[in-house]
Amino acid sequence: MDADAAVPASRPRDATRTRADLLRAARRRFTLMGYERTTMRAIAADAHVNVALINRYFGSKDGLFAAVLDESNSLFDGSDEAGRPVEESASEVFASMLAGLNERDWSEYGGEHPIMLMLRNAGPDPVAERLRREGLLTTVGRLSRALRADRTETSEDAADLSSELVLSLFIGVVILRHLLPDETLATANEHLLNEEMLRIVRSISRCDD
Amino acid sequence: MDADAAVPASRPRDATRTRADLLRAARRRFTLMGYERTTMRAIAADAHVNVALINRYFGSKDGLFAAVLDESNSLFDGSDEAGRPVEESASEVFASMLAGLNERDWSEYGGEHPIMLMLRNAGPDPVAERLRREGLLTTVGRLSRALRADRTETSEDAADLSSELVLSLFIGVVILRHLLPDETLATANEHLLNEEMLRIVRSISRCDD
Amino acid sequence: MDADAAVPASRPRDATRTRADLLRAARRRFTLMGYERTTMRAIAADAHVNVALINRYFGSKDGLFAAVLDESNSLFDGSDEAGRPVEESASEVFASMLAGLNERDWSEYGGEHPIMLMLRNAGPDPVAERLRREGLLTTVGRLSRALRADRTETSEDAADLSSELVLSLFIGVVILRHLLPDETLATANEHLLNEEMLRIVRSISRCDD
Amino acid sequence: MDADAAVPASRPRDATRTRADLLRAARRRFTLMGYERTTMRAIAADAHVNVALINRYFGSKDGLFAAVLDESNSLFDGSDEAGRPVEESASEVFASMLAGLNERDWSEYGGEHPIMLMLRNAGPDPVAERLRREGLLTTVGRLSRALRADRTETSEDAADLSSELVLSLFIGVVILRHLLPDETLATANEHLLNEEMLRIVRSISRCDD
DNA sequence: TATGAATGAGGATTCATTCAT
DNA sequence: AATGAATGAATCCTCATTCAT
Repeated sequence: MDADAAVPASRPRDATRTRADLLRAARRRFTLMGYERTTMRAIAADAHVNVALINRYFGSKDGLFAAVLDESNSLFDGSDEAGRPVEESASEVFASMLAGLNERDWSEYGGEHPIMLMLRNAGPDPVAERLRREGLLTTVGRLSRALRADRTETSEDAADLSSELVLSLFIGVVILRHLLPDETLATANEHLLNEEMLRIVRSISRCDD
Repeated sequence: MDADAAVPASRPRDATRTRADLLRAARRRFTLMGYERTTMRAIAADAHVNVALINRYFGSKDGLFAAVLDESNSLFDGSDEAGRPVEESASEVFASMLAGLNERDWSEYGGEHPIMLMLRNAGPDPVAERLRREGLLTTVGRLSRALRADRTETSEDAADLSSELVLSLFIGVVILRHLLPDETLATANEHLLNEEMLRIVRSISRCDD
Repeated sequence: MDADAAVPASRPRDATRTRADLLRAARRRFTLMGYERTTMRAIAADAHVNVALINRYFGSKDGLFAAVLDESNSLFDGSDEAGRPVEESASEVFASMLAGLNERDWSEYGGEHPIMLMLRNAGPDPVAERLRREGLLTTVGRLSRALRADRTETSEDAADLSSELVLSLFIGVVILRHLLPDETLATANEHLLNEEMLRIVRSISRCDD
Repeated sequence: MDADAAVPASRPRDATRTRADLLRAARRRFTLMGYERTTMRAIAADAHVNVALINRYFGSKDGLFAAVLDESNSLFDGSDEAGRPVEESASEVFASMLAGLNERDWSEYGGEHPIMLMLRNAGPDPVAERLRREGLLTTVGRLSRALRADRTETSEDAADLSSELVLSLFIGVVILRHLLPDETLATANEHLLNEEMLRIVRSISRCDD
């Protein structure tokens, strides 16, 4: 007699894997449906994990959300594996951001861009709020640093403004593609769109002269 | 002792005003907190109106949300009072969009830009979904029409893409200002930002040569 | 200017007719859907009458139900127009009851037998409870009197029991026809059923020898 | 001081028993008060069970009602433990039905005959409607089969009609006893009533010659 | 008399969380 | 570590009723 088959197939007692399964399921649901519309039971079901384990491992739904957010923040912060910021030129940062727009595989996020994670909700609690800000500020800082390195005469304020405008454009594009999935922006040829974006982004940051 | 505070002060029986009060309160809460986190009780309390009247006047929470969305859609559709689309040049549309960014008073929306209304939620039902799309498509169409009128050699696809990129920028700016209210983009001098935006927007739509 | 046409066609101020309209609408709804599932708004809509008038004329929903019940009780009590009981033979009462089963037109009750009015609900309040009993007791008494007049040697108890058994059969038939509208009992030839019922009813009351 | 009364006394975690407790409480309330007047809170309170567990175990109020109905249907269907119909003579079926009238203990149904469960309401949903019909049709079929086995010359239609008339009488008796608990039919000597019913039932089904 | 606006109580249901095994 | 039973708070909504015009 196989114990595994006899009982409703109790989960192997592997804390690390359970945690990871929950994170993956949560990532997808939070991105696709937002914080409030995502129920813990749905996450648990997706992960084939008992609901109570969410509280065990992450304390609460908020905690799980924060964990997901935290994890996604590290996607774009442009640091090396040790967590140290990497020196980059503006065009390298641009390229990295553009790559995130089309070339990367976001299937872990249900096919949506991870930025939707941040935008879908006002944020359940101060922790999430802080994480959200940190993620964005990291990107702004990274771009701003690159810009000032490239063009030393630029003031910090001007570089920040440019960086934030560039980031705005990216955020806006992600959102509009999400809201209007059948329109030109979402269906345009990837290569052409990349070129167009690059042109605009250079214009924004005055790197085009 | 204030008589106003002592008695529950039954509401004046004015359906029009009650409806308007509910709409105003809903507008604010939906914009600030999103659909799910907004409770009907909170809206009713804000409006000093009995909760049941929301169902009376709007059928359901969804119905109220749709009404708010519908109303906000008409803010940017660029039509005259009779609802007919107005002929505009690209720069006029730009100006109108820019005006929406800073100069207008969004206190009715809790100080947030009404576009946050659309972005906060996946949408409670198909009706809201449709309204959301319609609102965005109206703006895209309006801008696209203006661009092609200005530069007749532009293809429809190209004009649409430019329009959507411009709209993306605006959406992104609104969102980033919302998420990072203390950073440069949110605190920058209004006049300078307008000029910068205009420059970028012209570059996007290639109206700068 | 015609005042009748200008405003949303305010109802002619005819108290008697309004009352009657409400009663008719209520009769139908209560019979078809039972007390709880019938809403005052539905009755009012059917009667083209403002909801508040129900309270005005009948005090409450309970009051309206009681009025309907009271009215229907007089259908089977076998009294003359002045309300005095009529002397009948058992076979006359049988005939009258049988007539109620098929020959009469119950369109006022939505096509259902008025007895469904009594059975549909436990009764909203003591008044309705009392009315319900009175209606049934009247029929029992009428039949019992007739039986004892026909067969003087019968004891009061025996006559009552026979009467109640006869009434039971009628009630049961009405109900089963209602619950199984496609079965034999509900679709049988009216004439044959009447004969069969008469035979049984005679057997029950031992009037067959 | 009673420890039992002091603390809210969290329920023993026994799913089977909880389900059974809910069913029992529901059975009683639905029979006594009908579907609409029965609140889930009342059932839960009777069963000393948290309200939410009704949804957990039965999905909804409708689901619980259907479960109760389903269970009560099996009371009279005359099948063996494996669910196979039992061959019976008409008099055996009569006896079984008569037993249900007096001899059995219906305290589980609040002292009412379980048939009241079916009659109290139009039925919350199609499922309940179907169950109701099935229950009745089972009894009709059972009786009809027995009649035709006893008297082979009887046509199917005639047997069905007789069966439905017999069932009508039983239904009517249950109802009249319920509505007039102080009258002869409800208070008559059990033994005598049984004999009388048997005589009538034989007469209805023409098994008396 | 008639209207429709306003009210408050109550109902079913969903969900995050805690507890005992 | 994992399970699933139990809990209570919160939400939307419906309805009978009352009030002002």
